[in-house]
Amino acid sequence: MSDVAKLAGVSPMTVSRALRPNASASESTRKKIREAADQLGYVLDSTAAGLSSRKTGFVAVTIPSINNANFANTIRGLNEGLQDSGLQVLLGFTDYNIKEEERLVEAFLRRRPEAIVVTGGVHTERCRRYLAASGVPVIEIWDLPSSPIEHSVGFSNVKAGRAMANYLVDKGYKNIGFIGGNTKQDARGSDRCEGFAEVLEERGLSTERLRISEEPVRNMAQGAAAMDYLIDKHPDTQAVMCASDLSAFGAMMSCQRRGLKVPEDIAIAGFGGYDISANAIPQITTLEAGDYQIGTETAKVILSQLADDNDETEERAPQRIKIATQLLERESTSPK
Amino acid sequence: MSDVAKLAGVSPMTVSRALRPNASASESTRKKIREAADQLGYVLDSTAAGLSSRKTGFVAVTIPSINNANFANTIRGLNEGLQDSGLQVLLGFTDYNIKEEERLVEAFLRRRPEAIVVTGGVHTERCRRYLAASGVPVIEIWDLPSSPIEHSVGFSNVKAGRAMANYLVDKGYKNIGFIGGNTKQDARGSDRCEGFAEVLEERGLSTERLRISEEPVRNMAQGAAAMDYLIDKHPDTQAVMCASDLSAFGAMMSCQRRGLKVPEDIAIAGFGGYDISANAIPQITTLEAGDYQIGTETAKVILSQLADDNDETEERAPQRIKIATQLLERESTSPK
DNA sequence: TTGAAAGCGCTACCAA
DNA sequence: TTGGTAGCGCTTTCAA
Repeated sequence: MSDVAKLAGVSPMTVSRALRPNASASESTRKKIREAADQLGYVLDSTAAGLSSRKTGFVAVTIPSINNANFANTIRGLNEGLQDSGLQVLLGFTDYNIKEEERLVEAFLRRRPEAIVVTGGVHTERCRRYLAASGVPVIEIWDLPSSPIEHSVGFSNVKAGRAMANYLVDKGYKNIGFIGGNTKQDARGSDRCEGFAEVLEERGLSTERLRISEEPVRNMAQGAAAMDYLIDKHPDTQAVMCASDLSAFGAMMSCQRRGLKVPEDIAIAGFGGYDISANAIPQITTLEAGDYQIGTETAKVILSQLADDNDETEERAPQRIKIATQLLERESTSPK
Repeated sequence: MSDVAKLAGVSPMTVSRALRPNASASESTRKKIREAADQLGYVLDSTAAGLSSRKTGFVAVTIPSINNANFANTIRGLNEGLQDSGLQVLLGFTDYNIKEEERLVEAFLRRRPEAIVVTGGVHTERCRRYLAASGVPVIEIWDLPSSPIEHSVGFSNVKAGRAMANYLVDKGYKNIGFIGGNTKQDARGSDRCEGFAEVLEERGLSTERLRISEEPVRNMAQGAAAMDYLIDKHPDTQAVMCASDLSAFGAMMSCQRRGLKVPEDIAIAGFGGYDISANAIPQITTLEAGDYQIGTETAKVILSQLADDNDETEERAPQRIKIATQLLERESTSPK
């Protein structure tokens, strides 16, 4: 930087200011300095800038998996919401494992992020401590925990499961199943299953067709295998909700292979509002979670918390942003 | 850190060493210091560490989109390959736009990454300059550019297109189409189309069924729309390769809606080895690109370049890692 | 194995 | 609008 200063005939301090948008520097020196920097191939060192200003410009984010269109959309929304703020997302993947989340959060904390976003409301004890003591805004997404660490942006997965169950029962189905996975790994998925089961019980229906697999059921092949298992065990099954649209599609293919017609012989619903649900034939009934919106709303929370004009106002209070989910009724549950 | 030192009764320097795995410190003081750190809730500041040691631990990576299973798999492979190295991936999305890539690369350079990974071999002039002058290993992935900046890990997209064309021509199809998108935005996609077209010409077939759309054709809906357009224009089309398995699936659904049987009435092939290609009925012939492997191989290149025991050996020479692609023949192009 | 001094490259703060 | 001083929290280097 001092080289640039020398070349431009100013002090290093002026260079520092000229290279930042908000600092005061005359347009003429700005231009002079930019040219000098360009000529020398100088690139600002934000590591040093961060150390000095205590602002790293990082937002640390953990999601369970990058191979998931829902979380991908959230990150897309978050990125777009943070676009003009100069904030950089530091992304990490927990592989649906809260121990791994703890490791990631610890590593991220070393980077001194200005905000931390974690997926879900279930964390290790140590991870909660880390987050609570981080000194920066913490946002839990994709859920609305009953005891949030600070802010949360999401929806009730229990209610989502309830909504789909009520829909299927209202449709007149009696023997209703749920295809989902290992409940320990994915708290949000098991919450949906729980809500689903609640409704079946409340409305006097059997819950013996639930939680088929001990393994996660996220992809198409797992959905197909789970459906095979379910139909073999309960051939009288009339309707099934799947943990995701991908497993719903796999389940639907499994039915097709067996000569079962969807929805005439068996109704299938998914979750997540994936592309496949709108493009498969028949189209698959799904519950759209507002994944992209979770990202944009999270960005808003971060920016409002980081705005320095609200140091002691009510804005600092924990935010709880509820994202609307939407049940999209499609052919797969709706016989003509 | 000096607080920790005081509590543990040692100098800050000893704390610094005790907290790093490779530094020399006795196990007893290590333990003492770890306890003190834990008690104070001290977390190392890697911003300051990075400034001092000139090692940030970052690997900057740009991919076109997070909503793409292929690139997601590459990142997964890269992450896993870098797992034990302490290197953190700094991920950015270019939205298939090299101008945006330039912006990202410039922002990333400020973070002083220890290596830079970019997708594709086409960049803006300025971006190439940045990368070449970065002073750290640069790896271009998902392609094998004829004039690489430094290292490359990928495959020839032209050859991939040729392979699929040859396969379809060998199958006996004559009126063959290609469903793809705007060639300016996605150089890799247009390379595949180019290779595809070359073969058709070489083997004396018409190329009038190529490059249907000016818009990108990446998702299912776009594939369906492009297929509708193609069949309306060329009802005699016998076989089609699509830019991705997603568009291939959409195209297949479009055929199903029209009462065209796949592959009896029209054969369809995709690209990318997506889950859907193996789970759709019929299964879709595809070209697997080795996406995950691109990630793991890229990690290997980075680690070998960063190893300090090869300062002047041949390892420093630009690497060019060719990833094997595999044509998976499936029912969608193979009438019984 | 441990400690002291110096400085990484920048920005906050105060002064002009 | 510009410049000087001090220091962000750590690691490198050298010495003990």
